Amino acid sequence: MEAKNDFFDRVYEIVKLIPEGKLCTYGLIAKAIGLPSGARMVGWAMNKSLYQKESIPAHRVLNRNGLLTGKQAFGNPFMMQELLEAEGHHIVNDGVVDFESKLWNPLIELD
DNA sequence: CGTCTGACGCACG
DNA sequence: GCGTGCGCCAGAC
Repeated sequence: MEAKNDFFDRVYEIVKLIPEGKLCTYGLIAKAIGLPSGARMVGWAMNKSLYQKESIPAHRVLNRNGLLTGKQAFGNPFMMQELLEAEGHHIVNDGVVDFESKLWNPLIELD
């Protein structure tokens, strides 16, 4: 991780580290890679991650509001919700219930 | 090289 | 509490 990996590679590594049943936010990941203001880039990388060979749990990444902002990117707007529910999360109005409690901080793992 | 856009985030009204 | 605007960084045109 010390190498100057591309912004996307950084994001992918963090997202892949997200434990099942846990969630994370764009801003949090952005901060973890050293770009606290690059939340938009994280989301962008997520969209691109769907085209990567590796399976990136992009559905575990939500905005700071805990909303499924990128559900549409999965091809089917319900896909992201189903994936999250399959991991024991409850979705209401495109938002994760008790999302903050399920939030996972990448900074802890990188510490 | 200038401009627009984007799975965001925050400040303001 | 909600809508709007701006900043943020990187890529596409």
